[in-house]
Amino acid sequence: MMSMNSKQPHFAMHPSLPEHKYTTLHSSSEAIRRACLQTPQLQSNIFASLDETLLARAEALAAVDIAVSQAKTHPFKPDATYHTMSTVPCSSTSTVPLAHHHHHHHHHHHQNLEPPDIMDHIGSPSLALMSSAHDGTGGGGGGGGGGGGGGLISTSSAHPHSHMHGLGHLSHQAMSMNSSLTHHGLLPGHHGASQGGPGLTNSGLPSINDSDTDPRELEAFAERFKQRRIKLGVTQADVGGALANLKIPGVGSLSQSTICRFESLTLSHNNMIALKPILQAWLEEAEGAQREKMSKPDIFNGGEKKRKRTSIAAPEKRSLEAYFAVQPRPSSEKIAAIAEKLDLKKNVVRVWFCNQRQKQKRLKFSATH
DNA sequence: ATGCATGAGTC
DNA sequence: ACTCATGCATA
Repeated sequence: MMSMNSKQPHFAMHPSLPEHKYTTLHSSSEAIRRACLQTPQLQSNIFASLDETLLARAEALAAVDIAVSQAKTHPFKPDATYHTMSTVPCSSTSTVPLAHHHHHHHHHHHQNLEPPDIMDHIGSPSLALMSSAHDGTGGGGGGGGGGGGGGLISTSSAHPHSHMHGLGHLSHQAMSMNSSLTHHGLLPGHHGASQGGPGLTNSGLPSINDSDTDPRELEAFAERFKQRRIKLGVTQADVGGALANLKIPGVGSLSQSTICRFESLTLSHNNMIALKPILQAWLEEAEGAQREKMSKPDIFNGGEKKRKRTSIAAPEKRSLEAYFAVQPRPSSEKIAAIAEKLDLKKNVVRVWFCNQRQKQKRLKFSATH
Protein backbone atom coordinates (compact mmCIF):
# COMPACT_ATOMS: atom_id res chain seq x y z
CA MET A 1 0.00 0.00 0.00
CA MET A 2 1.38 3.22 -0.96
CA SER A 3 0.16 6.53 -0.01
CA MET A 4 -2.84 7.52 -1.91
CA ASN A 5 -2.94 11.16 -2.13
CA SER A 6 -5.98 12.05 -4.00
CA LYS A 7 -6.53 15.69 -3.60
CA GLN A 8 -9.04 17.10 -5.91
CA PRO A 9 -8.87 20.79 -6.42
CA HIS A 10 -12.55 21.34 -6.30
CA PHE A 11 -12.28 24.89 -5.34
CA ALA A 12 -9.65 26.43 -7.42
CA MET A 13 -10.69 29.94 -7.03
CA HIS A 14 -7.52 31.67 -6.24
CA PRO A 15 -7.03 34.37 -8.80
CA SER A 16 -3.43 35.14 -8.56
CA LEU A 17 -1.25 35.11 -5.61
CA PRO A 18 0.75 38.25 -5.26
CA GLU A 19 3.29 36.34 -3.33
CA HIS A 20 4.55 34.61 -6.33
CA LYS A 21 7.45 36.88 -6.45
CA TYR A 22 8.76 35.46 -3.28
CA THR A 23 8.34 31.90 -4.13
CA THR A 24 12.01 31.40 -4.32
CA LEU A 25 12.72 31.99 -0.75
CA HIS A 26 9.73 30.09 0.27
CA SER A 27 11.06 26.87 -0.97
CA SER A 28 14.38 27.49 0.59
CA SER A 29 13.17 28.20 4.01
CA GLU A 30 10.79 25.39 3.83
CA ALA A 31 13.55 23.05 3.08
CA ILE A 32 15.32 24.22 6.14
CA ARG A 33 12.25 23.84 8.18
CA ARG A 34 11.73 20.34 7.06
CA ALA A 35 15.26 19.45 7.77
CA CYS A 36 14.80 20.62 11.29
CA LEU A 37 11.65 18.72 11.63
CA GLN A 38 13.10 15.48 10.62
CA THR A 39 16.13 15.86 12.73
CA PRO A 40 15.27 17.50 15.96
CA GLN A 41 18.46 16.28 17.41
CA LEU A 42 20.43 18.11 14.90
CA GLN A 43 18.92 21.27 16.14
CA SER A 44 20.50 20.91 19.48
CA ASN A 45 23.77 20.30 17.84
CA ILE A 46 23.76 23.29 15.71
CA PHE A 47 23.06 25.38 18.68
CA ALA A 48 25.96 23.97 20.45
CA SER A 49 28.31 24.58 17.65
CA LEU A 50 27.28 26.15 14.44
CA ASP A 51 24.17 28.02 15.11
CA GLU A 52 25.71 31.02 13.60
CA THR A 53 26.43 29.21 10.44
CA LEU A 54 22.93 28.06 9.97
CA LEU A 55 21.51 31.34 10.89
CA ALA A 56 23.84 33.09 8.60
CA ARG A 57 22.79 30.85 5.81
CA ALA A 58 19.15 31.27 6.51
CA GLU A 59 19.55 34.94 6.74
CA ALA A 60 21.62 35.04 3.64
CA LEU A 61 18.83 33.40 1.80
CA ALA A 62 16.42 35.83 3.23
CA ALA A 63 18.67 38.69 2.41
CA VAL A 64 18.88 37.71 -1.18
CA ASP A 65 15.23 37.51 -1.48
CA ILE A 66 14.67 40.67 0.34
CA ALA A 67 16.94 42.45 -1.97
CA VAL A 68 14.85 41.32 -4.84
CA SER A 69 11.51 41.99 -3.34
CA GLN A 70 12.36 45.25 -1.81
CA ALA A 71 13.54 46.51 -5.08
CA LYS A 72 10.07 46.00 -6.32
CA THR A 73 7.62 46.58 -3.64
CA HIS A 74 7.59 47.40 -0.05
CA PRO A 75 5.99 50.73 0.43
CA PHE A 76 3.97 50.11 3.48
CA LYS A 77 4.45 49.15 6.99
CA PRO A 78 4.05 45.54 7.83
CA ASP A 79 1.90 46.30 10.70
CA ALA A 80 -1.75 46.61 10.28
CA THR A 81 -3.59 47.36 13.38
CA TYR A 82 -7.10 46.36 13.86
CA HIS A 83 -10.18 47.20 15.70
CA THR A 84 -12.58 44.85 17.04
CA MET A 85 -16.07 44.51 16.01
CA SER A 86 -19.07 45.19 18.00
CA THR A 87 -21.41 42.66 19.23
CA VAL A 88 -21.30 39.21 18.05
CA PRO A 89 -24.43 37.29 18.64
CA CYS A 90 -22.73 34.12 19.38
CA SER A 91 -25.21 31.57 20.23
CA SER A 92 -23.70 28.42 21.17
CA THR A 93 -22.88 26.97 24.36
CA SER A 94 -21.22 23.84 24.58
CA THR A 95 -19.62 21.34 26.51
CA VAL A 96 -17.33 18.95 25.10
CA PRO A 97 -19.00 16.07 23.50
CA LEU A 98 -15.96 13.96 23.52
CA ALA A 99 -14.74 13.44 26.92
CA HIS A 100 -11.50 14.80 28.06
CA HIS A 101 -9.97 11.89 29.61
CA HIS A 102 -7.08 12.63 31.63
CA HIS A 103 -4.00 10.71 31.87
CA HIS A 104 -0.69 11.27 33.28
CA HIS A 105 0.96 12.59 30.28
CA HIS A 106 4.12 14.14 31.29
CA HIS A 107 4.98 16.86 29.00
CA HIS A 108 8.41 17.59 27.89
CA HIS A 109 9.20 21.13 28.53
CA HIS A 110 12.80 20.72 28.05
CA GLN A 111 13.90 23.24 25.58
CA ASN A 112 15.22 26.13 27.36
CA LEU A 113 18.38 26.26 25.53
CA GLU A 114 18.69 29.60 24.03
CA PRO A 115 21.30 30.31 21.56
CA PRO A 116 23.22 33.31 22.68
CA ASP A 117 22.09 35.79 20.16
CA ILE A 118 20.07 34.80 17.28
CA MET A 119 18.92 38.11 16.30
CA ASP A 120 22.08 39.82 16.96
CA HIS A 121 23.48 38.69 13.69
CA ILE A 122 20.33 38.87 11.81
CA GLY A 123 19.98 42.51 12.10
CA SER A 124 23.32 43.17 10.61
CA PRO A 125 24.66 42.32 7.22
CA SER A 126 27.57 40.55 8.77
CA LEU A 127 26.85 37.53 6.77
CA ALA A 128 27.58 38.99 3.44
CA LEU A 129 30.64 36.89 3.28
CA MET A 130 28.73 33.89 2.26
CA SER A 131 27.85 34.85 -1.20
CA SER A 132 28.92 37.79 -3.10
CA ALA A 133 27.84 41.20 -2.19
CA HIS A 134 24.16 41.02 -2.17
CA ASP A 135 23.43 42.76 0.98
CA GLY A 136 22.53 46.21 0.09
CA THR A 137 18.90 46.55 0.31
CA GLY A 138 17.53 45.68 3.43
CA GLY A 139 19.64 43.15 4.93
CA GLY A 140 17.05 41.44 6.79
CA GLY A 141 13.86 43.17 6.78
CA GLY A 142 15.08 44.72 9.87
CA GLY A 143 15.41 47.86 8.01
CA GLY A 144 12.19 49.41 8.79
CA GLY A 145 12.43 51.65 11.57
CA GLY A 146 10.03 53.31 13.24
CA GLY A 147 7.29 53.25 14.93
CA GLY A 148 5.65 50.84 16.34
CA GLY A 149 5.31 50.24 19.48
CA GLY A 150 7.04 47.38 20.60
CA GLY A 151 6.05 48.20 23.99
CA LEU A 152 2.49 47.29 24.39
CA ILE A 153 2.12 43.90 25.51
CA SER A 154 -0.12 41.40 25.34
CA THR A 155 -1.51 40.03 28.27
CA SER A 156 -4.42 42.15 27.83
CA SER A 157 -7.09 40.96 25.63
CA ALA A 158 -8.18 44.13 24.09
CA HIS A 159 -10.69 42.26 22.13
CA PRO A 160 -14.08 41.95 23.61
CA HIS A 161 -14.73 39.03 21.51
CA SER A 162 -17.38 36.90 22.92
CA HIS A 163 -16.43 34.06 21.04
CA MET A 164 -17.90 30.93 22.28
CA HIS A 165 -17.21 28.22 19.91
CA GLY A 166 -19.91 26.02 18.94
CA LEU A 167 -18.07 22.96 19.76
CA GLY A 168 -16.53 22.65 23.04
CA HIS A 169 -12.90 22.25 23.04
CA LEU A 170 -12.65 18.69 22.34
CA SER A 171 -10.07 16.57 23.75
CA HIS A 172 -7.72 19.42 24.14
CA GLN A 173 -4.22 18.60 24.79
CA ALA A 174 -5.25 15.89 27.09
CA MET A 175 -3.70 13.38 24.85
CA SER A 176 -0.89 15.60 23.87
CA MET A 177 1.15 14.41 21.02
CA ASN A 178 1.29 10.78 21.71
CA SER A 179 -0.90 10.61 18.70
CA SER A 180 1.97 11.27 16.45
CA LEU A 181 3.56 8.14 17.64
CA THR A 182 0.46 6.26 16.92
CA HIS A 183 1.02 6.32 13.27
CA HIS A 184 4.58 7.22 13.06
CA GLY A 185 6.84 4.32 13.20
CA LEU A 186 4.20 1.71 12.88
CA LEU A 187 4.01 -0.84 10.21
CA PRO A 188 2.37 0.24 7.04
CA GLY A 189 -0.29 -2.34 7.13
CA HIS A 190 -1.00 -2.05 10.74
CA HIS A 191 -4.14 -0.16 11.34
CA GLY A 192 -5.40 -0.83 14.73
CA ALA A 193 -2.77 1.30 16.18
CA SER A 194 -2.84 1.16 19.84
CA GLN A 195 -4.31 4.39 20.79
CA GLY A 196 -2.80 5.93 23.75
CA GLY A 197 -4.75 9.07 23.86
CA PRO A 198 -7.04 9.65 20.95
CA GLY A 199 -8.54 6.33 21.47
CA LEU A 200 -10.12 7.80 24.47
CA THR A 201 -11.40 5.10 26.51
CA ASN A 202 -14.34 7.31 26.79
CA SER A 203 -16.05 6.97 29.98
CA GLY A 204 -19.43 7.83 28.71
CA LEU A 205 -19.39 8.57 25.11
CA PRO A 206 -20.19 6.19 22.41
CA SER A 207 -18.29 5.40 19.32
CA ILE A 208 -14.68 5.92 18.79
CA ASN A 209 -13.16 2.62 18.18
CA ASP A 210 -9.70 1.79 17.18
CA SER A 211 -10.61 1.98 13.57
CA ASP A 212 -11.67 5.53 14.00
CA THR A 213 -8.21 6.56 14.85
CA ASP A 214 -6.68 5.04 11.83
CA PRO A 215 -5.27 7.78 9.66
CA ARG A 216 -6.25 5.97 6.55
CA GLU A 217 -9.75 5.61 7.71
CA LEU A 218 -9.87 9.28 8.49
CA GLU A 219 -8.48 10.16 5.16
CA ALA A 220 -10.96 7.96 3.41
CA PHE A 221 -13.80 9.39 5.38
CA ALA A 222 -12.76 12.95 4.72
CA GLU A 223 -12.73 12.17 1.05
CA ARG A 224 -16.12 10.52 1.10
CA PHE A 225 -17.51 13.28 3.19
CA LYS A 226 -16.46 15.93 0.76
CA GLN A 227 -17.79 14.01 -2.16
CA ARG A 228 -21.18 13.43 -0.64
CA ARG A 229 -21.38 16.91 0.73
CA ILE A 230 -20.94 18.30 -2.72
CA LYS A 231 -23.44 15.89 -4.04
CA LEU A 232 -25.91 17.32 -1.62
CA GLY A 233 -25.11 20.71 -2.95
CA VAL A 234 -24.03 22.00 0.39
CA THR A 235 -21.15 24.28 1.05
CA GLN A 236 -18.60 23.90 3.77
CA ALA A 237 -20.14 26.85 5.54
CA ASP A 238 -23.55 25.28 5.32
CA VAL A 239 -22.32 22.17 6.97
CA GLY A 240 -20.76 24.10 9.75
CA GLY A 241 -23.94 25.95 10.47
CA ALA A 242 -26.16 22.96 10.05
CA LEU A 243 -24.26 21.13 12.67
CA ALA A 244 -26.06 23.11 15.29
CA ASN A 245 -29.33 21.76 14.03
CA LEU A 246 -28.27 18.32 14.87
CA LYS A 247 -28.81 19.08 18.47
CA ILE A 248 -26.06 16.88 19.54
CA PRO A 249 -25.27 17.68 23.12
CA GLY A 250 -22.35 19.96 23.27
CA VAL A 251 -22.11 20.35 19.58
CA GLY A 252 -22.77 23.71 18.11
CA SER A 253 -21.79 25.06 14.78
CA LEU A 254 -18.41 25.09 13.19
CA SER A 255 -16.89 27.44 10.71
CA GLN A 256 -16.23 26.96 7.05
CA SER A 257 -12.57 26.95 7.94
CA THR A 258 -12.86 23.98 10.13
CA ILE A 259 -14.92 22.00 7.68
CA CYS A 260 -12.44 22.85 5.01
CA ARG A 261 -9.56 21.77 7.18
CA PHE A 262 -11.29 18.58 8.00
CA GLU A 263 -11.76 17.75 4.36
CA SER A 264 -8.22 18.62 3.53
CA LEU A 265 -6.87 16.82 6.54
CA THR A 266 -5.17 19.88 7.83
CA LEU A 267 -6.23 19.40 11.37
CA SER A 268 -4.45 17.59 14.10
CA HIS A 269 -5.01 13.92 14.35
CA ASN A 270 -6.98 14.29 17.52
CA ASN A 271 -9.09 17.01 16.06
CA MET A 272 -9.90 14.84 13.08
CA ILE A 273 -10.91 12.01 15.29
CA ALA A 274 -13.09 14.21 17.38
CA LEU A 275 -14.87 15.75 14.45
CA LYS A 276 -15.41 12.64 12.44
CA PRO A 277 -18.38 11.25 14.36
CA ILE A 278 -20.07 14.59 14.32
CA LEU A 279 -19.69 15.14 10.64
CA GLN A 280 -20.66 11.62 9.96
CA ALA A 281 -23.85 12.14 11.88
CA TRP A 282 -24.61 15.25 9.92
CA LEU A 283 -23.96 13.52 6.64
CA GLU A 284 -26.38 10.77 7.39
CA GLU A 285 -28.93 13.18 8.63
CA ALA A 286 -28.60 15.38 5.61
CA GLU A 287 -28.82 12.57 3.14
CA GLY A 288 -31.81 11.17 4.87
CA ALA A 289 -33.53 14.49 4.92
CA GLN A 290 -32.90 15.06 1.28
CA ARG A 291 -34.17 11.69 0.37
CA GLU A 292 -37.53 12.35 1.84
CA LYS A 293 -37.99 15.95 1.33
CA MET A 294 -35.08 18.17 1.80
CA SER A 295 -36.47 20.79 3.98
CA LYS A 296 -33.45 21.94 5.73
CA PRO A 297 -34.07 24.85 7.98
CA ASP A 298 -31.38 27.19 7.05
CA ILE A 299 -29.24 28.78 9.52
CA PHE A 300 -28.71 32.39 8.89
CA ASN A 301 -26.53 34.84 10.45
CA GLY A 302 -27.11 38.41 9.94
CA GLY A 303 -24.18 39.75 11.11
CA GLU A 304 -21.76 42.26 11.88
CA LYS A 305 -18.27 41.16 11.67
CA LYS A 306 -15.47 43.59 11.39
CA ARG A 307 -12.11 42.49 12.37
CA LYS A 308 -9.01 43.46 10.54
CA ARG A 309 -6.46 40.86 9.89
CA THR A 310 -2.86 41.71 10.48
CA SER A 311 -0.71 41.09 7.53
CA ILE A 312 2.94 40.46 7.92
CA ALA A 313 4.87 41.59 4.90
CA ALA A 314 6.95 39.15 2.96
CA PRO A 315 10.33 40.44 4.09
CA GLU A 316 9.39 40.25 7.70
CA LYS A 317 7.89 36.87 7.20
CA ARG A 318 11.09 35.66 5.70
CA SER A 319 13.06 36.85 8.63
CA LEU A 320 10.69 35.15 10.98
CA GLU A 321 11.15 31.95 9.08
CA ALA A 322 14.85 32.32 9.37
CA TYR A 323 14.58 32.71 13.09
CA PHE A 324 12.22 29.83 13.31
CA ALA A 325 14.65 27.59 11.56
CA VAL A 326 17.17 27.98 14.30
CA GLN A 327 14.91 28.43 17.26
CA PRO A 328 11.27 27.56 16.90
CA ARG A 329 10.65 28.44 20.50
CA PRO A 330 12.24 31.74 21.31
CA SER A 331 11.99 33.10 24.78
CA SER A 332 9.81 36.01 25.56
CA GLU A 333 12.79 38.29 25.48
CA LYS A 334 13.84 36.94 22.16
CA ILE A 335 10.43 37.49 20.79
CA ALA A 336 10.43 41.01 22.02
CA ALA A 337 13.76 41.62 20.39
CA ILE A 338 12.67 40.12 17.14
CA ALA A 339 9.52 42.14 17.24
CA GLU A 340 11.45 45.28 17.64
CA LYS A 341 13.85 44.49 14.86
CA LEU A 342 11.06 43.76 12.49
CA ASP A 343 8.96 46.53 13.79
CA LEU A 344 6.08 44.30 14.60
CA LYS A 345 4.12 44.04 17.74
CA LYS A 346 5.44 41.55 20.17
CA ASN A 347 2.17 39.80 20.32
CA VAL A 348 2.07 39.43 16.60
CA VAL A 349 5.44 37.78 16.63
CA ARG A 350 4.53 35.52 19.48
CA VAL A 351 1.38 34.38 17.78
CA TRP A 352 3.26 33.87 14.57
CA PHE A 353 5.59 31.45 16.27
CA CYS A 354 2.72 29.66 17.91
CA ASN A 355 0.96 29.25 14.63
CA GLN A 356 4.12 28.14 12.96
CA ARG A 357 4.56 25.43 15.52
CA GLN A 358 1.01 24.36 15.10
CA LYS A 359 1.49 24.12 11.41
CA GLN A 360 4.41 21.84 11.83
CA LYS A 361 2.37 19.58 13.97
CA ARG A 362 -0.54 19.41 11.65
CA LEU A 363 -0.42 15.99 10.33
CA LYS A 364 -0.85 16.06 6.72
CA PHE A 365 -1.38 12.42 6.26
CA SER A 366 0.61 12.48 3.14
CA ALA A 367 3.64 13.08 5.23
CA THR A 368 3.28 10.17 7.55
CA HIS A 369 1.94 7.91 4.91
C1' DA B 1 -7.68 27.57 1.22
C1' DT B 2 -4.91 29.93 4.64
C1' DG B 3 -2.97 33.52 7.59
C1' DC B 4 -3.31 35.76 11.95
C1' DA B 5 -5.95 35.60 16.34
C1' DT B 6 -8.66 34.31 20.62
C1' DG B 7 -9.41 31.53 24.52
C1' DA B 8 -9.75 27.52 27.49
C1' DG B 9 -7.13 24.46 29.92
C1' DT B 10 -2.37 23.32 31.51
C1' DC B 11 2.05 23.40 33.24
C1' DA C 1 3.39 31.50 28.35
C1' DC C 2 2.35 27.26 25.78
C1' DT C 3 -0.70 23.99 23.27
C1' DC C 4 -4.83 23.00 20.85
C1' DA C 5 -9.10 23.72 18.73
C1' DT C 6 -11.34 27.14 16.12
C1' DG C 7 -12.67 31.25 13.94
C1' DC C 8 -12.74 35.73 11.17
C1' DA C 9 -10.87 37.92 7.32
C1' DT C 10 -8.80 37.56 3.07
C1' DA C 11 -6.00 35.95 -1.08
